[in-house]
Formats: sequence, structure tokens, C-alpha cells
Amino acid sequence: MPATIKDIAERTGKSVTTVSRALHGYDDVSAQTKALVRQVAEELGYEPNRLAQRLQKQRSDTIGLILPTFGPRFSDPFFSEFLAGVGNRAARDGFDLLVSTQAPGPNELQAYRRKVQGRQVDGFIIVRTRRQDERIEYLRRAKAPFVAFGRTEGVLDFPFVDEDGVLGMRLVADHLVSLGGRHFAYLTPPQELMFAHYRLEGLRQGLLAHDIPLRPTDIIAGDLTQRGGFRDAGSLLDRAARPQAIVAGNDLMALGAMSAAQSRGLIVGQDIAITGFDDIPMAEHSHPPLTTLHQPIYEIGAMLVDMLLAIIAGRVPQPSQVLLEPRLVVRRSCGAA
Amino acid sequence: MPATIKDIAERTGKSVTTVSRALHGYDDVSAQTKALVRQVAEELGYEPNRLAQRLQKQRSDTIGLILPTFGPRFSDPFFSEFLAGVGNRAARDGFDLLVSTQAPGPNELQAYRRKVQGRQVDGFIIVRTRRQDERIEYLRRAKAPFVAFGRTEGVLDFPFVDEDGVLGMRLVADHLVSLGGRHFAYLTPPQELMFAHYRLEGLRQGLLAHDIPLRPTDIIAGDLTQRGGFRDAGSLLDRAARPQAIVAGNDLMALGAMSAAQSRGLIVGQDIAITGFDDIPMAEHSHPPLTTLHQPIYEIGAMLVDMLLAIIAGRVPQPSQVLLEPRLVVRRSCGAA
DNA sequence: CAACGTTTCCAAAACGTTTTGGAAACGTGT
DNA sequence: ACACGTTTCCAAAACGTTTTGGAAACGTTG
Repeated sequence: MPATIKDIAERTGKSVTTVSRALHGYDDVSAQTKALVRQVAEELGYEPNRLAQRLQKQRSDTIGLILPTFGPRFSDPFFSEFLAGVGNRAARDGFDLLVSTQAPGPNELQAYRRKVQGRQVDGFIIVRTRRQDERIEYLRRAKAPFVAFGRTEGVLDFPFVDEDGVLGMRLVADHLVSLGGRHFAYLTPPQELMFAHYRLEGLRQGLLAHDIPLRPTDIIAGDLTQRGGFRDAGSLLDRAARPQAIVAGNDLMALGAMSAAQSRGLIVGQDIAITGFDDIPMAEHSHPPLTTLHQPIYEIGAMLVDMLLAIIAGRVPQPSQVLLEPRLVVRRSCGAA
Repeated sequence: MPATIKDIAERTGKSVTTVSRALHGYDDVSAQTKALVRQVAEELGYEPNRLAQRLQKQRSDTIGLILPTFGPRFSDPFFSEFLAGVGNRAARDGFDLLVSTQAPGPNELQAYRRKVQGRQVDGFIIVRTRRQDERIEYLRRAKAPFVAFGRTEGVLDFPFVDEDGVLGMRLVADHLVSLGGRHFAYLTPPQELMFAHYRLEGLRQGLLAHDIPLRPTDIIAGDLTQRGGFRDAGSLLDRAARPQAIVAGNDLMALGAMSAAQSRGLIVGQDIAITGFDDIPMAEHSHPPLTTLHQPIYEIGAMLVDMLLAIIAGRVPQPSQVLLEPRLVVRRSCGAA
């Protein structure tokens, strides 16, 4: 049975009001009383009951993050680093992080609704935005504080951090073309994800600038996993007209594609070029190391928390919309180095 | 301003008591009133205020998980899958998951204390147990519900799930010796981690059974990361007497070691054998695929939640101590297949 | 000495919910 | 008409905290 303010009040002979105010350092409490109260609190090992504090203050000091797990499994090095960024920054400012897992679908909105209306969280971080994102529409309607990692289609009147996928993929296209590539294939993440759209668009634009079209048959829709990349790249590689380069929409798929190429006896970076997106730690140490686009995922997490806390505090985040330029990291998988 | 029970009471002309009981389906409320209350609740979009519920019930319906981030960065595919297992199972039973990040150190215990005594969580899942684990000692003293992923030294009087690291590494040793290896090196995780201890001990035992000693110079202490594995394996490989096999304490270090070997022109699985531990998704699709020990990390997470919820509910978890046998997954990195 | 300002304290209300311990209303059997 | 059981309802207390609006005690000033 943990000690309460009441216990301290009894032990000190003061009222709960005075104890509360003493602990918070209000100056309508004498220095002597303050010292006494603090000493007794220490003795009793007092910790304020957060549930009571929260009910009283009508604030949960908690931010919500719902991981969009596709399927029961979910293994993404990208997210663990993102989570670290979010968690560390939130902790620094005394906020808790409520993490849920919820696949997109009919129950998804309810999960958000319950947490917002049930006052479980003061705000949300939305990840993996979709082209039409009902989560964002809901939060906007409910006037609940939120920030998004990624953009959506339509009016961008909400705070977000995103990487410029179009620019990133144009860099990739330029680089691969400069190495002599003419026939490309693209492993795209699920097309309802907004970043998938940007990345495809960027690649298309980048190639078109060199008069190289990206044909529908050269685009394969994957699922962001290594296994998926392995499978889909395999089917590409088994075609009569093998592409000279496989551009993947994220690093995991790219690593899977590398594996598929290698298991067919191809030398990656020589017989075929492969690139990714994200620059997860794995990309640096794969064999060969993966050419990819770097985004500072840890910092993005931290930045989103800063923005969200500003909104929760009733301020306007500065800046409130951030578009980061991904940096092309050229490694050996594309045959350059 | 979300609707409260009071609002429903006013709209229906009933008391808050009746509304509360109607919503919970108590049978001292007439069917008619129940229907009315539910309809109005629906109309108003009523969601119970969890903060109030929690204060009243003295339960937070939340379980805590503190990720031991070493350094600011933290990228571990192992944990994201573990998190999915924990999160999904907790959500199934209506529990929230409070995730924090906290490096081991002087502030660590305070983080646990605050959440336990502040009633923020009903129980904890401890991960990456250490040989002497003050977190466990504290939670035991505080009589707070907890379960651990891993064991500790001393009396094992707490509920845990762990893999049998000794057995696992003996399997590895047997296998590598059967392939003709005589000179081994081991990349160990930080030795204060209990699983590092078991794994080293298992390897030692396994080799000793074949009269092969593991000399202190053949053991290098790493940090669980791919980068660390790359660096440490590199220093091993640059020695005059190069080991025939590098056994790594986890998959990430093993992948780093593979990269180090390959960057020195060695063919992994032929010039040198490399093995890991964990069987992360990456292991299957690395090149060559990594021989490793499989542990069902998603299920472990789910199992731990089941056990913890039992304890929170005042029951005794069945079983309360689980030791899983890791399965040796032989792939090409050790030269067998 | 009265009026006033300071310092220090506290009772009570409030946050939104659940539970306790009745009580009113109604029918049923005598 | 009465006693009794059922059904249906509700006022009040409680969870632990913070805040509001004083009030008491004391010193200072006119």
C-alpha cells in the first residue's frame, strides 16, 4: 500500500492541501513546513499517484503510437530505431509512450478513438501515412493533437515530418543511369502507402528525364519485407529479359532482392545493380554493402515528439511541416564503388 | 469536450449510478432503461474516461516494458518482433503497453519505481536480464507483478521465460566440430547479461566435450551490434592464426562478422564458418544464409504477457517458469549445406 | 486601538467513474 | 389490509490529487 498525501498529512499534522502545495514548492507554505513535509515524504517513500494526478489535471502526459503491423509478425529495424528516438525524447520531457499494435482495417479507427476520447493519450504520432488516411481525418475532426510521419494526398494542413521521396528516387535514377543502366525494375511497397507513391513517382520522373520509360510490367508490388523482396526479385530475375537494375522501395526488400540475385549466381554490383531506401544499419554491413537513401530516422522520431508536445502545450510547433532531403549513400551494390 | 456519464444521466433523466450500471449490463437495471441509456450513449459518442476508471478501480490496465537502450541509438530487429508479440497479446486482453527507453545506470531503478509506485502500470516485463539484476530485486521487494525474459544468477524464485543458451551453444559446438573445426573464436555479448554467460558456458562445454579448449584470447567481448561484430571479427581475422570458425552470441554480430570476412576476400562457409543466435528474419536471407539458433521471439513475448496478466489477476501462472530449447537451423554460413 | 497587509494554513470542491447500502414502487399471497 | 419479495432506481462515498476561496494569526501602520 503506497503512501499517499493523506498519510503525509497525518504524520505531519498538516492538511492535504498544505502537503500538496509544499511538495510543489508553492510559497504560501513556510520553509519549515516544506522541509518537514519533504522529509516525511522521503521517509514514506512517497510517489504521487499518477492516476489521480491525471484525472485531476485532465492530462495523461502520455503520447500514443500505434504500430501498423501487417500480419501477426512484425520485424522492422527501421521502427526500433524510430521508437528509440520517440521514446528518448518523450522521456526527456516527462511524457510516457503508449505503444499499441493494430493492423489497418475496420478496428483501427476504434483503437484511436478509444485512446483519444478515453483520455488515455494527450496526442498521437501517426506513422506510415496512407494516401487517404482516415486516421488523420478522424484526429483532425476530433481536434486531437497529432503529428504524422509522412504526408497524404489532398490538403496538407496538418503537422508532419517526411522525407522527399521524389527527390530521393530521382537521385537513384540519375546515379544508375550514369552508370549505364537502361532497363530498370522497381519493387514498390504497397501502393496505398503515401511514401510508396512518392518513391515510384520519383523514379519514374528520374528515368523519364533520361528518356527511359518505366513500364508497368517492370513494377512489382511487394510488402516491405525481406522475404517479399526475395520472392519478387526472383520472379524478375527469372524473366527472359532480366533488368540491369532493381530499385527497391525500402532496404529490407533490397536485401531480399540481393539474396535472390546471389542465389541465382549473379554478382550484385556487377551483373546487376540493386538499391534500397532508408539506410538501416544492416545496409552498411550487407555483402555487398547496399546503395541506398539515408534518412535520419532517430532524429525524425525526436523531432515529431518535439512538435507534438508543442501542440499539446497549445503552442504552434516551429517548424510545423518538415520535408527532409534524403542523402544518396553510394555503396557497392550498384556497381559504382 | 467528450461526453461523460453525467451527460447521459441528464439526457435520460436517470442517475449516474443507473447509467453506469446500465452500461455494464447489471441486472438491477430494467431492459428498457438499458436500451435507452445505450442509445443515448451511442448518440453522444460516449467513451468512458479511462483516467477516472483507473483511479476508481486502482488498476491501470497497463503493462510496462522498458527497453534497455545502450547509447542513444537502438536498432534491433529482435525487439521489434518481441514488441509485436507483447503488444498484440496485451491488446487482445484489453491491456495497454507502456514503453520506455532507459539505459542501465543510476536512473534506471527510479524509472521502474516511479511507474510502479505511481500506479502507472500494473506490472512489468523485464528484458535482457543481467547476472545481478537490481530491477528484479526491486520489483520483488516492492511485491510488484513482473515476469522476466531471461534468468539471473542466484535463486530463481520469479516467473520467467528463457531459452536454454547452454544447450543451444552445445548444439553449435557439436555441429561445427563434426564439420572438422578445431580452432574457434567467440564473439560474446556484454558479460553482465545473463544470456551471454549461458551462451559462453554452453560453447565452452560443447567444445570441451570434444577436448577442444576455448582460450581467453579467442573470446572477444562485443556489443550485440552488427558494427561491433564487424570490428571484432575483423581483429580476429587479421591475426596470424585465423580461427576456422567464429561463433557469435547473436545474429547481428554474426552478420557483421560475415561482412568482415567477406571484405577480406574470404568465402563464408568455405574459408571460415560463422554462426549466430536468435534467427532473426535477416538470417535466412543473408548471403550466405546464416546458421543460427532459432527462438520463437514473437511467441515468447505473447507467453510473457499471458503469465504477467495471470499474476496481475492474482492467479499463479501456469507454467511459471519456461525454458525453451533453441533449435539449430543449419544454413550455409557454417559450410554444411 | 483600529485598520490593514503578510504569512501560513486549510476545508471543500472538483476531476469521472464504480460501488455500497438502501429505498421506492409494485405485485402477490394471506 | 398487511407482510413480503422483486424490480428498479439512486444518493453518497470513495479513489488521490490539485485548486479555489477564504480564514486565522500576527505584525505594521495610522
